Amino acid sequence: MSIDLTTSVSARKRRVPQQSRSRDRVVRILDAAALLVCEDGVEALSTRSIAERAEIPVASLYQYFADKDEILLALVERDIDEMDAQVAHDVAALTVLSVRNVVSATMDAFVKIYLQRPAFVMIWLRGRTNQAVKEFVREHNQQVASDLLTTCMNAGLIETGTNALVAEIAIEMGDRCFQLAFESSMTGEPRILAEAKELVTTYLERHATQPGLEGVSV
Amino acid sequence: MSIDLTTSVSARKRRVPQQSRSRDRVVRILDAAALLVCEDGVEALSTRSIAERAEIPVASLYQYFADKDEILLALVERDIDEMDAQVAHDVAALTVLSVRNVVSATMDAFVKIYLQRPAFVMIWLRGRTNQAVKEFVREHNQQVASDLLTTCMNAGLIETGTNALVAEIAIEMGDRCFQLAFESSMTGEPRILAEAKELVTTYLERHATQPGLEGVSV
Amino acid sequence: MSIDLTTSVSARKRRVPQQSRSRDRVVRILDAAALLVCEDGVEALSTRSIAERAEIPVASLYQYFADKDEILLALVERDIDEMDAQVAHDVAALTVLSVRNVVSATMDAFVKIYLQRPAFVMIWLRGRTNQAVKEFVREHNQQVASDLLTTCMNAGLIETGTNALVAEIAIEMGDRCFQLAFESSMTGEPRILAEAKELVTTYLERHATQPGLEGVSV
Amino acid sequence: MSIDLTTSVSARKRRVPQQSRSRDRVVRILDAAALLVCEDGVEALSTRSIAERAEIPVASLYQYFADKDEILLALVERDIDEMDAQVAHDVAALTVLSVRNVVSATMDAFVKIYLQRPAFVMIWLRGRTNQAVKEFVREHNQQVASDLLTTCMNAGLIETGTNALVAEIAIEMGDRCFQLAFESSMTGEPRILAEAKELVTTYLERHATQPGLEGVSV
DNA sequence: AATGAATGAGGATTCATTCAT
DNA sequence: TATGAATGAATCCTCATTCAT
Repeated sequence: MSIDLTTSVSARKRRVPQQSRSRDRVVRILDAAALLVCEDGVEALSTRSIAERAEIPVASLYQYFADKDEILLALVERDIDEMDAQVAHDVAALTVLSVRNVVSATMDAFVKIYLQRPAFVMIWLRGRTNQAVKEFVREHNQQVASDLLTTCMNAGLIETGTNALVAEIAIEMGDRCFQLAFESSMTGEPRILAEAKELVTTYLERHATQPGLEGVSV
Repeated sequence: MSIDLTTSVSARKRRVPQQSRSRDRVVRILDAAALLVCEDGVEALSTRSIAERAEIPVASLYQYFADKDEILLALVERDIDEMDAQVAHDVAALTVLSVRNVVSATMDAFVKIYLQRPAFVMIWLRGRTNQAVKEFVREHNQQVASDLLTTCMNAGLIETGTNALVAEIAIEMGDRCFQLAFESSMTGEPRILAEAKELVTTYLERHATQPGLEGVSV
Repeated sequence: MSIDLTTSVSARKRRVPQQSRSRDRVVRILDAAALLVCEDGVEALSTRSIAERAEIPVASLYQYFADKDEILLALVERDIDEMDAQVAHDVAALTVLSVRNVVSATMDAFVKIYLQRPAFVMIWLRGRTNQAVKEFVREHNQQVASDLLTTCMNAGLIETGTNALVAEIAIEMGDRCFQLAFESSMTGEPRILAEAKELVTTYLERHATQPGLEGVSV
Repeated sequence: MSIDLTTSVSARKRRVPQQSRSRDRVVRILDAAALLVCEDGVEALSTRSIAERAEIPVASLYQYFADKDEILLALVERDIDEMDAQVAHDVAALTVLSVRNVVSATMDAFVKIYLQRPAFVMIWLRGRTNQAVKEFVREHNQQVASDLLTTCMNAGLIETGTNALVAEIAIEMGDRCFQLAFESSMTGEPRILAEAKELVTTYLERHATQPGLEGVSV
């Protein structure tokens, strides 16, 4: 997980001026980019507009990022780290483990972050223009799928030997449902979100063990 | 369904020179655009590049299309019309109707077209940048969903009163699976395609009637 | 004075179909141009927009006019002919001749036409873009100046031997006042119009004879 | 009055390279634009032609000016500032104040600048196409009118309470005379210039006080 | 006489990136 | 490290005019 660069944290300490300065600016850039994405969409993002919003010279962007794409990528990365933490936390907090519960907790965690991070919704769910972002997302989805599968297998919820592809498809389906749900509303269409859980759960339960279906107290 | 403007067809008759000329050029433009999209992605499409490829002046593009977006849209439309025809044909050819069979026939029809039309894969499955295309796709998906639902209900495969949303989600899930399947391979990853059918079928069968599950001869 | 091509007149007779057809179209073109000029200004005039408005093909414009400029010119010419007629009529109708009266009648005649022909106001008073129009206007102004001077001299209102330049300047001043008066209002700012008459009259009266100042019954 | 950016001045000092460089280029752009306007008229002005003449890339124009109109505007502004200074200086230098003298000094000052700045003649007097320039000119004329009136009233040359419109019309008439005088000759037709003074003076003297007519030593 | 089709030339503006300082 | 300035390359699109038919 990458260094946390949220505004609040970066402001905490001022001991190492050089680094702090740099950190501040990176945060400023990312925040500016996030804002712009929310306002005008991913495509409207330009180095100039980011620089203006962040109140730093355009040329200075290139001190911290190799090119424009990297900014978008960093933005996504920052939010994804948060999301991963949320998922880990919420799944760990479950008292009864079942395929349904794990799926539900995971998807709820995703939604929580979406609600907190509108820029993320814009980039991730609405406009996946950028190739770098696309690849990053795909990779991350695979990671989440793998984690989910491991968790479920370790807990004996899913049959060992279940193909990794199944988990991947499950994640991708969840992802697409989110896309649908957030297409029209920034808060996510509830009926679609409900169906999404059902769909993913049903799909995964084809490979569930008996405990995976019924639930196990932990 | 709009006038067929595929290369092959336009070459058939040469009786009316005026019209043929115009048609040829439209086809040339669309073919050029298709090629470019396949080579460099949707974003690389520019009026200049299309014109160069089609070997006509840029200004002439505007004889046939109001603006750039219209070209992309026409490209998509051309392929979608073909796809719709394929779906209609293949579903009509079924001798045993069941949710599974209708889903299977529909998805196979989609795949057939994807294989014939790589540009379509690039635009439709890989890069949905363009707003006009996006809306067109979304609308078309809803149309397909509605058709599918109607077909199934009329044939008594799915319970009357099933929410339209269910069909829409089913279609979107199929669509996303196609995206996944064609992400890495232009011929579609077979395992993913197989899982896709399973997933969509399973999801829809939650609303199936007994005949819908077991099949009805026609 | 050129052939009258106003709508009403051209519609009167239909005996010579070929010519009528041609006349109709010329009128249609000029009317279309006039409309467009009123709506969007002289600069917005384009062959395409004229053709669209006149509901004839763009290429057909070139049957009647050598190029775009000629259309504008013809438009101006049409209105100017009307204006000349008005001036001639109104000055001839005066029962008491004096410099002041002649100036007043002339300027009133101009205003009458301006009110009837908004396109004329747009081209002549607001945007003198076109070189051809500019020259035409300048020439016409000189003609009007010459006519005015001749009239006044013949009637003994102005000293013989008065330089033609004086009349020209007087006309140009009137013209500029009209520009000012019609800048903000399509009906002409009354206060400016009043001052204009005073200004031109005063200026010309420097060369007036006693009868020219006091008036002569006719 | 804005910073003086005439070629001569910018070349004076070379101490601050950065600024000088930028100034040079702005001057180069304005000079190029001035030349082009003189050669081909205001309408022939294009970003491309300016850039070519100034021997800088088109894109660089946008470093100094927001858009094309701003260039024309800056050009006019540069000359107007000079003209205002000239007027202020020459009127202040009068030893005998009268309406006639003030008018004469003002008009002479205008002519001086016209002679020095042919581009100004082209834009200001010959082709007032551009909306921005038009408005700028109109506003400036009003300012000059207001200044003139104030000067005359303060000096007791014109009756207090004289309508501002009178001064405005006077200025516009002078302006139009200049247009006439410079239409055919870049040095101004002397006879027209002489008549212009007479005309404006006569018009204004209608509102003059006794001292305004006779002159006051200062 | 009439015109659909075609187009060369040009329009203004934006952009991501580099580089000298 | 920081940045003002600079720019090559590209963007989409419009226009007046011509010409084959």
